[in-house]
Amino acid sequence: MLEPLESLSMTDRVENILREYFEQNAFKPGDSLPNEMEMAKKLNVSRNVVREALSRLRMLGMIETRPRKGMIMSQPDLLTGMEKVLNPFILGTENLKNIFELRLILEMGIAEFLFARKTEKDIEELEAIVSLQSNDFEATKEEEIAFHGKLYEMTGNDTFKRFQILLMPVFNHVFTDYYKEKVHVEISKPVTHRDLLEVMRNGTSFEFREAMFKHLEPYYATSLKKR
Amino acid sequence: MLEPLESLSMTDRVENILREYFEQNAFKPGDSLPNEMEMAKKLNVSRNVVREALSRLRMLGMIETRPRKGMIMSQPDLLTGMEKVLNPFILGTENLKNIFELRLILEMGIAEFLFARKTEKDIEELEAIVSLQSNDFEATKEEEIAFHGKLYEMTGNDTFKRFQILLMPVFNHVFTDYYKEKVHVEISKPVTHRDLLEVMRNGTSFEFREAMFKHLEPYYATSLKKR
DNA sequence: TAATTTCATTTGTAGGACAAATGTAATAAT
DNA sequence: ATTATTACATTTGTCCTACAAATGAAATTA
Repeated sequence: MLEPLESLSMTDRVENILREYFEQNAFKPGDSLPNEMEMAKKLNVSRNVVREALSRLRMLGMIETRPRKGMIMSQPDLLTGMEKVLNPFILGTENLKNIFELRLILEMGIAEFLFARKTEKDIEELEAIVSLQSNDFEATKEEEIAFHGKLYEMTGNDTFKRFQILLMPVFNHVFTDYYKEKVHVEISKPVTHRDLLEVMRNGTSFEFREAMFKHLEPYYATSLKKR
Repeated sequence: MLEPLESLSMTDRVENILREYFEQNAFKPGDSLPNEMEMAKKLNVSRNVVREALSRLRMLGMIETRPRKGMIMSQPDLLTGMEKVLNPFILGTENLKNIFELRLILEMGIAEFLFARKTEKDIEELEAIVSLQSNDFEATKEEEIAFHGKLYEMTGNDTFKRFQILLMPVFNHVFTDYYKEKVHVEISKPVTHRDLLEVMRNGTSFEFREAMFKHLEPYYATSLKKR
């Protein structure tokens, strides 16, 4: 098999060189960077090429630039790069399936943090959310988002929370697709939001994990049957 | 509080416009795009601006361009954007902590997929990995990677697998930091890799989840104590 | 010493130029 | 008439020049 030889453009190469440069020299947020012309001279490329590379890094939030002042390192956000790409039309089916599963994995993994960080106020808020549901056995999409969203919040992990919220549209997209295919899918949930809340009040993280699994079981069935 | 009003550059705006344009018109991988000059004309900006925006999308893998032929939509990779930003020096402590926890969450969430998709061959490979360990109670970093890496592989979810592997260096970075701070941290693992393997052979996914939690407990302790 | 003005610097944007590659159209050869 | 060769038009990648706007610093004035 012939290797897909990589013919990187100058811009690609400069982008890589800059990222390496920042890493090697342990650049930290706030550190100021050399100006564009200097970079172009040093690298022996045009300012255009340097600017295209910098533009990429700027998009990712790695650098910031106050016009006519200079460029400084900045704190990138882990997820912006991902966010921009989350478009169900261009993401492949394989990717979509993977994301669907990824979300199930995440939901199952948070029990410990929930129990370690839950407060009385959190429980009360959950109670309010659950009380608003008209039907215990079938939550609307909004109610699902409210309940599970609150759980993400309770983990106290902002990255996780944003991550989950980003994934949600994709999750719904995939699930709706599956749902359409089948004539009749069994979405009866043996464990309801109220049940989960009850376990959170009086149970253990162990019990909560099992309850959450039962709550998500229809989705798991959907996903695991698919391969 | 005054809002940090957003003064977007032309490039930023064109980037957003293009992404919206692709989404609104349901562009799919393979679809060919108008050329740079046409875009510039339509948007009434210079080719430079268009090129900077396109360069960003190209980096994310949303578009591809075969020189002198034209540009086409392409299948972006969910994680490339994230990968480029994963630099412990510029990621803030808060981000690093969050990633550390995220990895714990992921490890706890995979049990169901493991049990649904494990094969005899997988078990054998795990057995081989565990057998190579010199000390059951304290795995080296390489042994940890081999064992857990095999688990990620067994989930059959490539995105998840890559995600975990991306997160690993950060995980180690954070844990090493914590470790240095404490005079003596108790890293005795009551549940070893061999124990996990045993549960995978003869146990249930329920039991596996609990075993995994005990296996990861020292890390959880590290993380939960920190807030 | 304080207030104002001027200046130099640096990014953002525009626009022109040209090489290289590639598919296509036009031409030549059998 | 069909095939092979050649020329051409198109489009991206790269370089270059130019200039406005903003900003901090320097210089000037009050």
